[in-house]
Order: sequence, then C-alpha cells, then structure tokens
Amino acid sequence: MVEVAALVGDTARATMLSALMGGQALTASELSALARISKSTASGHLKKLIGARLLAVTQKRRNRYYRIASPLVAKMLESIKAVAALETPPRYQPRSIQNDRLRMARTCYDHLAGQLGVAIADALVAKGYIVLTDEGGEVTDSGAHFLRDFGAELRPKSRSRRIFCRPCLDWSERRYHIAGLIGAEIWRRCLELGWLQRNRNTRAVQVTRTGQIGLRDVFGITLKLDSSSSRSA
Amino acid sequence: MVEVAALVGDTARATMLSALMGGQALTASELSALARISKSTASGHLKKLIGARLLAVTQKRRNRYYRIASPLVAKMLESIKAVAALETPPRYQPRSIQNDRLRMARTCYDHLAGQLGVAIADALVAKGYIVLTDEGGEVTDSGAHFLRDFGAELRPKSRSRRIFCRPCLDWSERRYHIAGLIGAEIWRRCLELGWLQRNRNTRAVQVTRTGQIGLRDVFGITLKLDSSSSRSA
DNA sequence: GCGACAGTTCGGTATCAGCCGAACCATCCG
DNA sequence: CGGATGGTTCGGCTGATACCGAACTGTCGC
Repeated sequence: MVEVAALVGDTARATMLSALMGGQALTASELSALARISKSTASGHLKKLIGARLLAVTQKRRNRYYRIASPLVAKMLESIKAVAALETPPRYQPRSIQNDRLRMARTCYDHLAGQLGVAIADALVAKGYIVLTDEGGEVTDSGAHFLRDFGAELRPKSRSRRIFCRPCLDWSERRYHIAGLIGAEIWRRCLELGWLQRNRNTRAVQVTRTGQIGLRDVFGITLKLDSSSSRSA
Repeated sequence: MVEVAALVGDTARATMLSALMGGQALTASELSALARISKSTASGHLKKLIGARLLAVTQKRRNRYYRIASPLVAKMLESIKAVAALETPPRYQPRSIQNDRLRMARTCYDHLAGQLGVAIADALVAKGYIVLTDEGGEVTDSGAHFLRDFGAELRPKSRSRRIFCRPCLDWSERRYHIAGLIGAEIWRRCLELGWLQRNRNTRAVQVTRTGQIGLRDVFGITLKLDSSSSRSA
C-alpha cells in the first residue's frame, strides 16, 4: 500500500499517470516531455511504475507505448483525484484555455468526464434511462432500449440480468458521471459516430459539428461551447 | 493529487491510516505506538493528515481522537490497498496469529471484510438477496425483506427506489464483499446483536458464541475458526 | 553502412522529509 | 497545589531519492 501511494506521490510520476488516464498509450519521450523531465529521469520512473504494475508497456516499432495497467489502477487514480479535489480550496488553479477545455470535456481512462460527461449522465437520469447514486448505478429497461438504439453494446458481464454502471466522481464538476461498461460504451460510440475527437497528448476532447447536433437530438444536450463556464457555488 | 498520494506514501502515516480504517477513532498516543514512532513525529504526521483533510479530529477530555475524515477517503484507501494487493506476489507476508485473525474477520471502515465479509456476501448472493458484480450491487426485493427482518435500516438515501450496495474488493481474499449503506448496516446490526465484537487497537473482529449460531441460522454460514485458512489460488 | 531517433544505464549531486529528544503547554486528578 | 498524562513545537541530524548529463544499446530509414 505504501509503495503504491509513494509511487503516485511524486510530481513527475503523477503527471505521467494523469496523462495516461486519458486512455491513450503514450511513449516514453512524450511522457518525459509532459512531465518536463529528462528522458533518463523519465525512464527511471517508468521502470518503477512498470515494476509495481501500475503501468503496462508494449513495444511497437522502436517506440515503447505505456498505458495504465488495469481498470483497477484507473479506479484508484480516480479516487485519489476525487479526494484531492475535495481538499483543494474551491478554485485555486488559474483559468486557462487548457483548463477550460479539460473542464468542458475530457476522457477519464475509458469514459467521458467533465461538463459533457456530467451532462450526459444528467440527461440519462432525467429521462429515467439510468439510476445513479453515490453507491451505484443501473440501467433501466427503457434505458437499455435507448442505449441499444444508440449503438452501445450492452452485454452484462456476468450472468446477472442487471446492467450496472459505476458512478465516477468528477473532480472539476463535483458531480457524478458514468463510468464502467456503460460509460466506456457511450464514449466508444461517440467516437465511432464522429461526434467527438481526441487530441494527442491531452485528455481534452473536441466536440465536432455533427457531435453538437447529435448530442442535442439524441441526448437533448445543448453545449455552451464558449468558455463561459460558471463554476458558481 | 500528488500531495494526497504522497501523504499516504509514507510508512508511518500509512500505518496510522490503516489502523483508522478499522472504523474506530484513536488517540495520537495510540497511533504513535501503532506506527512505532515517537509522539513528536506522530504529531507532525497527524497535523499534515488533518491539513489535507484525510483525517478529522475531535477532542474529548484531554485526548484527541482521530478518524478517517469521510467515506470518500475510506474508498480511496480501499482502492489503493486493492491495487497494492494485486501487485504483491501472492503470499509474501509471513503467517502469524495476528494476520490470520485479520484474514478471518476485520472491519473495513464501516463494514465487514475478510473471510467473514466475503462469506456473508456470498451467502446473500446465493440466496438471491443481492446482486453483486465488479461494477455495482443491488438489493433485490426478497433481499430487502430479509434484511429488514434481520434488523437493518434500509432507507435508500435518495428518492430512487433502488437500494444499491457498493462492492469492495477484499485484499486478503481477492473477492468482493459488501460496502456502502448495506455493508454498514449489516456490521452495525451484528454488533448490536452481540454476534461480533471489536478489539481496541486492531481491525480484527471476534465472532462470539451467539454470533456463530446466529450466522449459521440466519445466513447459513459455518465458520472454520481454527486458522486452517486455505488461501489456495 | 551511417546518421537519426528512442530509450536505458550509470555516476554524482543536492534537496527534502522523516526522525528523535528536550522543552513546553494544557488538562486531569488527588 | 503538584505530579502524571496527552500532545505540540523546535532544532539538528541523516538517509532516501529525484534529478541531470554523458555514454551506451538498439532500431529505423536512406
């Protein structure tokens, strides 16, 4: 336990892990650049993270692509971030276009987060398609129908008839969005439909023109795309 | 995020936090003894943990009682422990009566864990009283009936009709047990009935004579109380 | 083969954070 | 009041570890 936390408890390593929480695999060089440390230092850090099985790596051509080793690790990082967000006084970080983009829409390992993630969760709850509390979530019958129409693959993993969806506390919004199988499927499908696009080296997500229309028509979500985010309260 | 993880990433502090995960509030002296550090060092650590809102403190007479600040923090520690347990090669820690007791039955913040916790979860699942997957859990109608008969208070927090129960990955058993509202209620009721007893300064839980009978009759659980735990695979 | 690029290893430096004991403050109890 | 107990603050010590540059390995593409 100590070792794991200590690994996350270093700025350079935490930066790398955060970047990888975007869900994309990144190379050692990219990670060293993001963390603003020399390649040699980064190499050492990555070695430790691999050793502790927080990261996994695959060699492709002459690059080594690092990624979060498992959903369990992702969940842990989520929960650490959630606690850290609580602790931080309400708005300490300076506003910047970068931060605003992240607050707007970003990926969280394998699902959507930020205002968009929360908006989708809210919309589905409002329509009675899912039930979501801080202890758990579930897709209703009508919700399963709707999501299947949307194009999501909803095989419940185990034998259980129910399709659960895990709530994930959003550090920027302090509200829940949808993680787990359902969250991953929604994100996958949005990509597939060309509604959303990811940018390399950042967790921020772009909403395309068709995406704006689609999100409005299907989910009933209208996005205020200018950085007029309120953050009130 | 870094700060929070760094706080947990120190042996002395992690020991204290682990002890407090037993659910009981402990004094500074007790914590310093458990972590085997001087009072002055412990005082410094506790100050930091309070500052970061990982712990909360209440003064009672001339003692200061420290406790985990919130369920969110508890959840975070759980998840760190879960990852750490995966990483650790299967059975590195030496067997001891202490460890065996902990593996047998212990508290995890506000609910039961260890073989007993898993056994209860298994029993409830087998009888169709709850549904439990790695993404979430829920009490069925018959389960709600059963648990109410048992004496648990089952008010769903929000308006939603459903009663969720959060699954918590057990580091010693590598299986899920029941956390959240339901888990807390079961533990509370077991204490109330005198089935279980807690020991000061340890997370290990004692099963009383009546507890053995009650667990067998109500939940259908027979406990092998000798330390013949298998841990096979 | 030969630059160019990706990544690791090694040696040396320096900072940081944990640790303790002693002194100190506060509360309790006889 | 005075000794005992619980806890914090302070100053000084020390070990751990993050950091870098330079040298090295290996792979790619021309």
